[in-house]
Amino acid sequence: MTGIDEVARLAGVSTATVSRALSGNGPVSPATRERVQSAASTLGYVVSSNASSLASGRTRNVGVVVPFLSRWFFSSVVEGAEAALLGHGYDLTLYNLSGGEESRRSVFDQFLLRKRVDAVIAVALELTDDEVSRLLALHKPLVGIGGPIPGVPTLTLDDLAVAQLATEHLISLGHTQIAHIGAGVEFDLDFHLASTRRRGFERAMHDAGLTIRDDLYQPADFTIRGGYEAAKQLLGRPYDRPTAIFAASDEMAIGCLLAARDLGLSVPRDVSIVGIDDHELAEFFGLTTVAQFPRQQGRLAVDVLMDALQPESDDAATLNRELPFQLVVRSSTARLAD
Amino acid sequence: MTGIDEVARLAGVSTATVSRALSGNGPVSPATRERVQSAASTLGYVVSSNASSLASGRTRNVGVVVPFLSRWFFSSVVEGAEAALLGHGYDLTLYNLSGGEESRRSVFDQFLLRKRVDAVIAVALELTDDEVSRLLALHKPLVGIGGPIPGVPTLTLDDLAVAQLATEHLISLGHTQIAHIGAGVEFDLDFHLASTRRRGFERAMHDAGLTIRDDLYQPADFTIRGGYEAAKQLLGRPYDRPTAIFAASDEMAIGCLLAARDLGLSVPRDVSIVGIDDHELAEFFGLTTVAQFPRQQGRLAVDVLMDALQPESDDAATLNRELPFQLVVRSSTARLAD
DNA sequence: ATGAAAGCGCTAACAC
DNA sequence: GTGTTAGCGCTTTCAT
Repeated sequence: MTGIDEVARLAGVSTATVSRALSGNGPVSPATRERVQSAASTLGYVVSSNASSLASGRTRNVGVVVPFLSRWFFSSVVEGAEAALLGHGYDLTLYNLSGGEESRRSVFDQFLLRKRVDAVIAVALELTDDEVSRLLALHKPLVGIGGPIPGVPTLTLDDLAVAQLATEHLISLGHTQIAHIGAGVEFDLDFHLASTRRRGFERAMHDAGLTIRDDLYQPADFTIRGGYEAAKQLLGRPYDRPTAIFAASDEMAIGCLLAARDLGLSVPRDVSIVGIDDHELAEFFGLTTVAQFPRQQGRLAVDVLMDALQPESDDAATLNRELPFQLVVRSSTARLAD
Repeated sequence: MTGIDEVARLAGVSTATVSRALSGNGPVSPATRERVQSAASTLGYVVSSNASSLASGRTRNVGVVVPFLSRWFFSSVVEGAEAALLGHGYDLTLYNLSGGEESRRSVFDQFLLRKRVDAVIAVALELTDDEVSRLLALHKPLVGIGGPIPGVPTLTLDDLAVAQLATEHLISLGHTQIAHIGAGVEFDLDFHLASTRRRGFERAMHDAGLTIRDDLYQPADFTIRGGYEAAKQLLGRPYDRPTAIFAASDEMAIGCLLAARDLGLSVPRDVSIVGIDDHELAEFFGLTTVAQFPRQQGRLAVDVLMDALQPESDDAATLNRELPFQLVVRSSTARLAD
């Protein structure tokens, strides 16, 4: 391993100057900077991040904590964050909490505290006050996606508005008998996402003067299979069948699509279906949905962190930010047939 | 931040002893170890990984390099690796190469060389000789998944055998008019996975004395949509329709399933379909497939690395290892109707 | 603008 | 089994 002193020798300067020239911190004349850079590249020199971190207190590494990885939403967020971090010269260390309570404790007790990361992005995680305060006590900026987390800047999707929008789309097409597939309490983690979306549905119905039929609500588990089974119950009944379904996620909505087909119903002629997410499969299935943009969410979280890592940043400058969403109308919804 | 010396003071020992007691390296009497541990935990002390790495030369961090993240296979591998690493007290730093050539260079030129990782797992990546030799020059163990990479221990799936097995399953059910959906050359990256699977298909057909009809080969792009469109071509023809399709991935096979339905064909009565992967959706769709086990592949790669990181390890001990695979028969395949 | 030198917090010889 | 001490390779005051 070539070290900083070899570069210094080759460039004919001190190690201090090499450090300044390469990091961009501190004044260096253009001429010497040039010499240092070429010396470094001819030697193939790359700073040792450990030594650098130890001396400077910065690691150029951020921890990203997710509850799952092999789900479209989370892996997309991570992908977006990774790309953004790479652009800033940062590494991304991944912590997956799907291992349960034990792994969660070990991540918080050991890993994040090892002075290994400069900041933390928590995706769809309800952190305890204790977890938050320990992170903040280390002066590590923390940003949440999917919050809100009290006392932490968070990027949040307005789930109420999203669900309302999806429902209003159906209402505007003339539907009145609208079913909703949400989640049972066991899936109502993640900041009550499911119950908030249900409230958005109910508000839209209420605002339009429509009655909410309890028999048109089905809980599921956010998977295609769950949506499929729920939709079978809704669409299989011999009378009073809903003419539209609002599913709280695209995966469940795709399950609905498949259930409708299996029941011999045509979408959107016999039933309109709308989801939330703009999942990677949504386009193929022609699913109308309210898009959220997980890759962008990852990038945005990085932007917020980079701001917070600037010394001159107002700590409170970036508080909760609303994430964008957008109705994407495809071929799974249509005007109610007369 | 409480440091090692505070722990030493509280425990009434030297910092060296604290280091030994906490790391488990070097002899410490049970009594002092006990005292040190309780001192550390009352102070909430956690070692600074940078200082530790700088002094010891080990980072307890491994880099995982993937070409994509938001695809089931890759995120599952990473998930498996992450869980295994956590168990060994290691962190996982993620490098996603989907940013193109530029990000690839920056990952190799800058990030991995910063002495930040002890080892590297490369998933489905054909590394250049240069990339390999630079990594090895740093004495960083490197293990590939999906190889082979010359000179690097690799976990490989025997794609030829896998494809052969899938095809033989169809043949054993009496099928003779078997179509294959593979990939065009533009998707034949990843160690010629697609063309190897095609050869496996052809070998099985040949061994059974069946003729390979060129008109029953369709290239696609490994997506559901691609499989759907390819299957439409195969199944839509008015005569000489294949009675079975072997798709080189489950996603394409699922596309076939959907195409068959849309054409009014019943699976498996009118057409049998088999894929490869055991994708998370395979069970829901009742897809017969040859399972590979990406989570386990991630874990296994970690095992290999942990071995290689032992000082006493034979460097060549673990050369290429074959990954397990298994035929999973569900409801998308059946005996050819008479 | 540049150099000298004091650490950053820990580990690993080496002594005892 | 335990303490002493010399670094690990940088960054950053503080001089100049």
